[in-house]
Amino acid sequence: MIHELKRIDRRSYEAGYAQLVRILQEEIDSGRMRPGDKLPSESELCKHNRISPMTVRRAINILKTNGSVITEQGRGTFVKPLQFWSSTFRLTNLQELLGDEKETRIKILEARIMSTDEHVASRLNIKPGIRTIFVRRLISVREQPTIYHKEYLIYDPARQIIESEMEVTSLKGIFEGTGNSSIKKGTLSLQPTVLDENEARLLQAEVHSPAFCLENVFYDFNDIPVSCGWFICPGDRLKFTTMVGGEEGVY
Amino acid sequence: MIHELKRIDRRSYEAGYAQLVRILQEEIDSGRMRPGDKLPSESELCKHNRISPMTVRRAINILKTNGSVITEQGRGTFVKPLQFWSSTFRLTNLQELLGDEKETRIKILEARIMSTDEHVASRLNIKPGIRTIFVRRLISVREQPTIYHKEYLIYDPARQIIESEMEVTSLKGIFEGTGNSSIKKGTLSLQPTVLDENEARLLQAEVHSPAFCLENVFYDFNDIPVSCGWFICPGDRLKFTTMVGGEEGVY
DNA sequence: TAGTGGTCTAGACCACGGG
DNA sequence: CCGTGGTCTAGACCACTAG
Repeated sequence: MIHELKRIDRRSYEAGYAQLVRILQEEIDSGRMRPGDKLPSESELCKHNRISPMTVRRAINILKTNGSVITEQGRGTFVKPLQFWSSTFRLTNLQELLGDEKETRIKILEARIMSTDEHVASRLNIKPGIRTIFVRRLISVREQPTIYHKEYLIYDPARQIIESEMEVTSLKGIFEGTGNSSIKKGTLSLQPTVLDENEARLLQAEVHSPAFCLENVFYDFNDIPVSCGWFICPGDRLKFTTMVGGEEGVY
Repeated sequence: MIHELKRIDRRSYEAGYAQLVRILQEEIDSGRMRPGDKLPSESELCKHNRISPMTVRRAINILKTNGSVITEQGRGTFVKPLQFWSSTFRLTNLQELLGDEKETRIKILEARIMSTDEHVASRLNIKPGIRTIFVRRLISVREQPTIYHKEYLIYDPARQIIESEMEVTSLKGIFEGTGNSSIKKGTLSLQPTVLDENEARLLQAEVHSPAFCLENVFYDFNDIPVSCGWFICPGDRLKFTTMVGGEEGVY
């Protein structure tokens, strides 16, 4: 019942809509409102809290985009059932692994011009045999080898990225598309793999032990691929975790 | 310049705020507005489109929550630089793998009461040796074994989940916390693994080939663990993909 | 027909930033 | 100081749902 619902505090420094989000989210998270339950109508929430419809709508919209409720025009707003499928894994798990940039070392193992094989060419949308810049890097955190990175860059003298790209030794450079801000977007793909002899040696891990392989392709503003690469990280050093249901705090 | 900006069409059936979101998003995606560029101010957008401030704010807020822009009070709204770290992998990649529920078969390989070992007990927050329900399932899509699932359920006669839980043979049942709607939330964890002999045989894959291991723990509304489990899926059948930058379409 | 959510107006006041 | 974004009002009209 709406009469039992906590009211917003107008003297608070917290915005009204934010308070309402919090109040309703607590009802849901605590289980006082269960999946499928109908929320008080917008007009009820207006009267209950003595706020205008726009403020209520804003709160409802936030709950909707963070996945807590669904709205059905003409029927009402309802607590959304637990959606296993809607959960997401965040790359920040990888970021946390790398931790403080000061403790991270990037060593270039190799950098040269080479012809692409079929595999790389298909990702860069070029013909096999065309020359690209190939760079291999080893990323260490606190002297511990953590990520092995292979990268292929389109060789384009006009862009003058050759020297600059090859010298990228900052995380920022690698992870934002090698420092070149002409990157529009990228695609990432995550797969499991097992370490081969070479990777295992470099990463100081067991041969054939499980690892994550994160493949990236970066595109410029014309949707032309400019680089692709693979990050290899042993499975015992990286885990992607997430929650399904419960507060996410992304307002 | 704002004068070159496309205007919203008031005769359109598309909501004004949605049109504005689309127009601005296109500016960003196309590269006409680059990371760091300042968007037209809210009042300019009001005048330009002859709409009220609230409508503009709504559009800006949407762009903000989908990660396209950042706002700085007193300064303006700016196109957000490409954030590699903010990208997320969605579990819908797994859902798509399973495809149509009609083509999916769930076979129970084993279901019995057993004592927990240390590993499981720690996840369920109980003492090792306490009895749980252990279920092993094989999920097949179009007769192709795709996912192997091990699950441990707290054995609580009062909850009467024994029979019902063990007979769960629907995807919905498994993925929403085994049909019991007293689930409040869960945690998921993704790691790479390699298939052992048993898993490889069941999944008709190579022994020691790479695979994803998705671990889940589900909790009730009192934050008490009720079940935990592991989904094993060969790496050649599942890939998590995502985009960094570019439109995400989550408004 | 009554109630619901969906969109929008035309302002208001505030807090913050930079000149 | 002015321009910026942040919040909010007190309504309005519409589309949809259900009885």
